[in-house]
Amino acid sequence: MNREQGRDILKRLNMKVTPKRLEVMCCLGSEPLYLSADEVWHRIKDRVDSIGLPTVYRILDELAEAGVITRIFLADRKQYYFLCANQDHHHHHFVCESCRRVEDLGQCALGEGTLDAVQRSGGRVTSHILQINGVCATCSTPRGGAACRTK
Amino acid sequence: MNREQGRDILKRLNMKVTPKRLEVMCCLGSEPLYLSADEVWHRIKDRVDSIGLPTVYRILDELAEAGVITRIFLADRKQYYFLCANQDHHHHHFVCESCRRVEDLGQCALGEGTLDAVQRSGGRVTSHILQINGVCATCSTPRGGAACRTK
DNA sequence: AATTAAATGAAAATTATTTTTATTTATACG
DNA sequence: CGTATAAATAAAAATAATTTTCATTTAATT
Repeated sequence: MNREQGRDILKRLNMKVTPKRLEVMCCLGSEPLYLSADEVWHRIKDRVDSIGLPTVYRILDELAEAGVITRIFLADRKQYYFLCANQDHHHHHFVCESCRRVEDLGQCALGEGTLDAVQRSGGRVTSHILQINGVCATCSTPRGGAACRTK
Repeated sequence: MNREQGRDILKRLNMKVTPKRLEVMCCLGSEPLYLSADEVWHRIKDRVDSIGLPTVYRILDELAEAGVITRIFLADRKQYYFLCANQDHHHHHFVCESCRRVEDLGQCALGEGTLDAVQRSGGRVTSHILQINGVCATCSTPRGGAACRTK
């Protein structure tokens, strides 16, 4: 994700194209890893002639609401974010618990019938979360694991 | 969920059968709603000759780890818990954003190929999250909505 | 009944997140 | 290209969620 792409995304969403937003997007988009708001902040606060943590929170929240970035849910009660390079079609992700890497799952793996069933019953579906957790191929390999694992 | 059932579940997990754990389980199991740790605490703190909030957190966490209760993920960055009456087979839930009601989805709606695909690539799947959000049939009905909605 | 590992209480600490208000800035428009 | 204005951000402080610590109690075992 470069500034050009970030700019296009913000334009499409009718959001102002600000240096801070671009910086947050480029930060998240530079690697296929999930990060917390705090981690994003630490990585960019010295560029962009400094940015406040509350601003990072706001930007992440807006982008997540808009569907540009994906919230990653872990048991640690913190919120993480991931900016997927593939913004084209609806799909979900595999999340490596060891190295934080996020991989695309080809297409939305929700069985056809599922959303229909809810709707037939009279309810309305507004969104869904599908996240596969595990250990990626690299981390599963004894050698590769050590190289890939960050912490 | 009554104390008898709670007791059986704890026994099966090799966890001590304590009054506080039973109280937390009965509280969550009394209605098909998701609750926060704080909400569970408020509902039971005057029974059980008082219980501390940290204890509620601990119990909820243990039970979630053990798979007895389900974490409900919302955008508000808080953690919610749901104890499903149906402990028999693996399935997922529909969550009403309006009344907090949680409904079972028949069977795990994950397309067969999804988990396989990750495993074929050399990765290992340890868990998955599948949660459908929306507005339930009752809340979707103008009349019913008012009656069902709590806040 | 005694033993012991596990569970809990209570208080304090930590961490994540949000709010507020004043200031700045991107964009639209003349 | 300047100007107006709504939107975005800073900075500090506040809030709320969650965790830690350590002393005490209790469930389960013998």
